[in-house]
Amino acid sequence: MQKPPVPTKPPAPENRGRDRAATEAALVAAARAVLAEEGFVGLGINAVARRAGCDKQLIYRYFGGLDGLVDAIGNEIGDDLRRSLQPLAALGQAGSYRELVERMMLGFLQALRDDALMRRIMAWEIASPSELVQRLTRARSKSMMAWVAESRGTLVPPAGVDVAATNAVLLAAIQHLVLSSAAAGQFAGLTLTSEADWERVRAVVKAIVAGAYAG
Amino acid sequence: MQKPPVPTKPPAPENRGRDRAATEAALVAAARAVLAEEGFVGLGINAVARRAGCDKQLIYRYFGGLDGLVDAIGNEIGDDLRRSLQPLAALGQAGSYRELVERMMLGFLQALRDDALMRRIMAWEIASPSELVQRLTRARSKSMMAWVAESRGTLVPPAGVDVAATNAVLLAAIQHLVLSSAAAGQFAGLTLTSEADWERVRAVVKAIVAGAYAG
DNA sequence: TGCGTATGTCACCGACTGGTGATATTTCCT
DNA sequence: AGGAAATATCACCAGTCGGTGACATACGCA
Repeated sequence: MQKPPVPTKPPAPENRGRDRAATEAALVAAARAVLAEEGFVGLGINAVARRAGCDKQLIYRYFGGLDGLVDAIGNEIGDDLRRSLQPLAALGQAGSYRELVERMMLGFLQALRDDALMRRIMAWEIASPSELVQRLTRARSKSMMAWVAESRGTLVPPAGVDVAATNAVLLAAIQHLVLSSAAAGQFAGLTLTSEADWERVRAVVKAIVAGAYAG
Repeated sequence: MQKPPVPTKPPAPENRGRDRAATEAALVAAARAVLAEEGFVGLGINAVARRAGCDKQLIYRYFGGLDGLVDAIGNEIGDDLRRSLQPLAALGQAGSYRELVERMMLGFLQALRDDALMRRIMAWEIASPSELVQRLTRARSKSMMAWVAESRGTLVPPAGVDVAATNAVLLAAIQHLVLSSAAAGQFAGLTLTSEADWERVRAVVKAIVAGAYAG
């Protein structure tokens, strides 16, 4: 019997034919999707290749392995973050440092709530500080820093306030609450599912900011 | 040739001979060690059995699998946590609700800084909310609740303060800063390695508590 | 003593992982 | 047209994973 001429290739999801740039983009997109949906535990060569619908060999050829692919994601999320936070800063100049910080904190909270990929990366940073994820972190914090500096304008904080430590505490709280909410729906007995729950959190954040940057 | 009478068993690390209770304890200890040192990604049947120096079959026989072993850990950490936080509460009655919360927050910060296993579990909760880890979480939060209730005594918070939300924000901040410190040594540009760094964090926490529970 | 059972060990299974060499197919340039 | 290079796919490797059945050994009780 002669073998059928059709190479039995119906499961090809998209006929993205022999276009290196398109294939690279598909691989990066697949990696982002896997990371966002499965988390970093499921982010492997095989999983990404399966998702992208092409052979894993191409990951080695075009990116030199998983590391290079993650670097490519890092470049993208830098842009994403900038695009996502930009409108927050331009939303009219703040009248005081207190108002500026409040806006930034609440904006950060909302942005993070809306971005599953960013949450996965942040969880990754905490759970397994590999060299791989630290490159992602660098890309992220670079964009964050730029955003902060750009938003500050000419405003100056009140004297005698440890700005770096205060903001770190606030950002840490927000980040952790959002991550806990996404993972378990609650933290420390406080449910974090309804919008009313988040309104309570926002109120507390506002109160803390007001207390720290009063004047 | 007759087979040698010595069963070639020199790599046996400890001659814990045929004692089920001792073996179970060794398995639990091995699981805790693996979790503390490798993190939850490395917590598997094979790794634990290797570490304990016995066959993985025993994990199935005595604990019914990895789940049962994790449950056993849960029971232990409940006691540990209680033993670790107890002295904090008994350290003389607080004179005000503000003072009570301040002590609890700073005590929690220090206890978490000293407990690698607890940090791993908390990171686990955030990174992959499996049924497995949720049982650990329940054991932990149960002990925490008991500790809080026991410490409160007759003190009452000032009216008009959202106690649950405020404390959740503070605990989230502390937890996240400690986890970030252990993972990367810094957070949001704030280095978290020296004791001076932590003193800045403590000062901010105190200020926030004072602001929230003033009166 | 001998026998049942508790305890411990070994060998194997299928599935999956990251990684690599060889091969097929298309495109493009001379 | 021809032939080199780019692109894509396949087949396979060694290793690890969780899981299970069969086997060896020692203990304790009748």
